[in-house]
Amino acid sequence: MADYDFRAFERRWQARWDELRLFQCDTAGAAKPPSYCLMMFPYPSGDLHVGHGRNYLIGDTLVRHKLMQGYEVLSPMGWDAFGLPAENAAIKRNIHPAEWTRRNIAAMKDQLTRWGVGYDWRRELATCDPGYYKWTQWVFCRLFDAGLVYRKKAAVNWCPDCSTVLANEQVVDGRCERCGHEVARRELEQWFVKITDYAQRLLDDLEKLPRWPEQVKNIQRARIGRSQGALVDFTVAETGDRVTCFTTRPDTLWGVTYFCVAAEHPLVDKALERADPEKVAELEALRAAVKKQSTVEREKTKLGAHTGLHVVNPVNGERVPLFVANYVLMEYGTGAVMAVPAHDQRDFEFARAQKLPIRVVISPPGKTLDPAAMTEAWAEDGLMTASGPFDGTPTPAGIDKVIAWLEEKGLGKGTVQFKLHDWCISRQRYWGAPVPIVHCPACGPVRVPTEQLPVELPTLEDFRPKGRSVLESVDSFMQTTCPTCAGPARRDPDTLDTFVDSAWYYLRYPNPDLADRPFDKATVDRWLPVHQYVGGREHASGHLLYSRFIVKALHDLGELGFDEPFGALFCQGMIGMQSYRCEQHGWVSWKEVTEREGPGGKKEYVHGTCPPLQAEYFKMSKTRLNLVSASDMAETWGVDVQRLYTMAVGPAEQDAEWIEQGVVGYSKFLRRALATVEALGRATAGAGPVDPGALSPAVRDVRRKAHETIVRVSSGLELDREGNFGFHTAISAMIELEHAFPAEKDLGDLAAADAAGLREAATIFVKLLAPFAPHLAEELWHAHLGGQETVFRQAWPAADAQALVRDEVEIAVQIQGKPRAKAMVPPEADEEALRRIVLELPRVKEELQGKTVRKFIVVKKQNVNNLVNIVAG
RNA sequence: GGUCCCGUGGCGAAACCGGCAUACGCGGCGGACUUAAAAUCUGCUCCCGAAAGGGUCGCGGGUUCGAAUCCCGCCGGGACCA
Repeated sequence: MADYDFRAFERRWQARWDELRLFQCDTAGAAKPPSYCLMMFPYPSGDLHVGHGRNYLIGDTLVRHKLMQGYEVLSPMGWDAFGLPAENAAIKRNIHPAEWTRRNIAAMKDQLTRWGVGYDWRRELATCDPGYYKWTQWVFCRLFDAGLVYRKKAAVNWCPDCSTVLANEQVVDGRCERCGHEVARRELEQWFVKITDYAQRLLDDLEKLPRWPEQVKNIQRARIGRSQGALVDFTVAETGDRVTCFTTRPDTLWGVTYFCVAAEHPLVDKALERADPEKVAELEALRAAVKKQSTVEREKTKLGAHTGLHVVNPVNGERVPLFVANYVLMEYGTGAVMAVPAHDQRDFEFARAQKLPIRVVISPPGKTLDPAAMTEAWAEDGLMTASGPFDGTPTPAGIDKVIAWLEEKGLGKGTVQFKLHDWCISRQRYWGAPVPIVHCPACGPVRVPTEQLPVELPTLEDFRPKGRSVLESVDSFMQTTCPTCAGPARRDPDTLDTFVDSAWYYLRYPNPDLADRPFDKATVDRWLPVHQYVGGREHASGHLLYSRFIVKALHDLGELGFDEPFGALFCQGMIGMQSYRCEQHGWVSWKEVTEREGPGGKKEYVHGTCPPLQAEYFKMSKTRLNLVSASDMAETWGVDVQRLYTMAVGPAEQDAEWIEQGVVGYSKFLRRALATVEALGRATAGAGPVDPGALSPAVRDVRRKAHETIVRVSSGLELDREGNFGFHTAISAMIELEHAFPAEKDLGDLAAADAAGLREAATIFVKLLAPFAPHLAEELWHAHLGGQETVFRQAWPAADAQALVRDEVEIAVQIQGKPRAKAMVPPEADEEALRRIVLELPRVKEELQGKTVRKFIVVKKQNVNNLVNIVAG
């Protein structure tokens, strides 16, 4: 028996695939149908562990399958190489981000190659390459020219200690993640993209994406946050100013007992002008406190103060107090809300805290609410009450009626609001694409002409943040001339959000070498929408939404013929592993932990002489020491075993736990596969074509199993109704097929017909295995089945309907729905025939003693008898 | 708090659109080869029962000839929004 000597053949086949240019795509070729299979490009962070493998291995399996199906496959890879982590890591290690990124890319590329993952590397791109970000800047300019980009003041998280702007995820409990200093909010002029113009389409077009996971679409729906309601005009009693609020429940207008504005609302300034010193101090203090709070905190705590002003409710002329409240956000709606504590939970809590009155205007069915006794708001349906002309109107109808009434009286109007904000794309950091704008004292902000792009990022020795934007202190960069009037001007000191880089990269891969355009319309129209996109669920509301927006905007500008980037999306679950914590040593590597039975038969984990460890499942991470190195895996087991285990560890869309022991089963399987195919190959050498009629029953069974396996593996490689793949069940099916092959000792003297049947089955097995364990399959194909060139240019096997037919099938016999017996019957026997067989079974006769058969139900599965149920009484 | 998703052996999990629950793998137990081993081969492994047989898909109800699957309620877990 041959050894499973993976070291001997892995590199050899990888080199051969390279020679054959297996993964090089001819995007202009029209001979084969196109298939664009894309994995989300990674941030180049350096070392890869087996948890990272899932994304690439799923993609590679799909790519190899598509190749065998005869598609012209586009499988590119690149690097999302700009961004904070590179900058921070570079500062920490005192190395330039460009250099750090370059090294990481080299390491990751090497690792991917060792995994046997195939890409058309001629199309590789890195977002930090000027040849790429030139076109990122071009995208910005197109949006700018189209009036989709504007400038406004917006708050950023500012760490006074680090003198830098922090991203939201760098703020933990209101403090800087690095130094722990309290984070301040600072107002800066920044660039925004009008993604809100597209909110409705981004929402509606989700319907056009049946091959996206429902969960991801739900996240996008929530992020877009469409709500229908009304804008209602109130008047400030003391000043006569009009103040408009947005409400989803205009039917509760008669229950307004106070009114709130956001701390940043201009009315607060008006109030300050009129307030006495004590009030001014109170309001200023509140404003300062609210300013420091994050959005989440503002929702949780209920801070507020009376402004001293009042507003008049347009529906009944009532004067109610005007408050400043932290739970009202300036960014949402109009920054002003009418408060109906009886029917809105947040208003209710605020009213209780501020001892404000509560008035019931919606009566729950069959109940009367007593404001004094209420413990929470009644936000559900009911009948309108104490609401003037609308008393007795039921809830959903009341909303529309009140809107119509408000419009008629000129007091307000129906409207739609979105939670989605415009997209802030300015970053005050170094490691990003410069915003291609020149600020001219005479002409204002002018975008850089296309022929002057890229605006190159200067190479800096010291790129640590030390004030506002990093680039602002670089005179050689900042000083320029105005493209319009040629007068002296200054560049925009900010860099673009990395989400801009990644929002269009998939348009570059089909035509990576174009020098005068980012992409060629005809080419991308042919290759996109991407046929299968694969990546992490964490990008559901960021990257995926921005990409959809960019494609729609470019479509509307005539640059693209399609308006959704990704036709099918699959989000793989993360791989985690048990991690261990020791009271004395902190996190302990799983390699140093042994398992034993503790008191009460419970498992205990021990590390040296320390007390038993805490064990908990986490996603793989360096800090928790629960990662499995990809190179260790490859050394010990071989790459194909790692690939197979990764694909088999559980349903690909779910998170899975890496259990080192679990690898064994798949290693055994591949070793058996090698031995089996070797033996079959030798015993069937020289066999001719299959004559199905001449096969022995045993070989016919094996052949049928092989064809059944084609069906099972093929369907595992396609998205099912729920939008999931079935890689793990496909692998189970292949293991079953391997078990079905005859043992080597029974291959002694095969009849010629049986040899042909077995050779066909073995060939099917190797082809089905190829996308999952490509190195071994290629080895088997060449060394034991006499294959030429590469197995990946062989046609994917098709199941022969004739081979699937059985002479007899086992059916279950139920009595009153309970399984009671089994019977062998012809697969397509009719009810009469089945009655004859089934009613004669001893067990059935016994059960039916003294009863008459009332119903005889025959169940077929794919036209084959599967079960009968006898109802008797 | 709201919305959505999920609960199946000791474990990861199968079960196609309402039709034989537990495929495949791990772990466990037994056997073989071996001086010895195991990351080898092989048999058994949901529960009760000696067996015949009976029971079982978080818990309780319902619909149906028939429910892991559909509906209602409860308990437990997760995701997203707040």
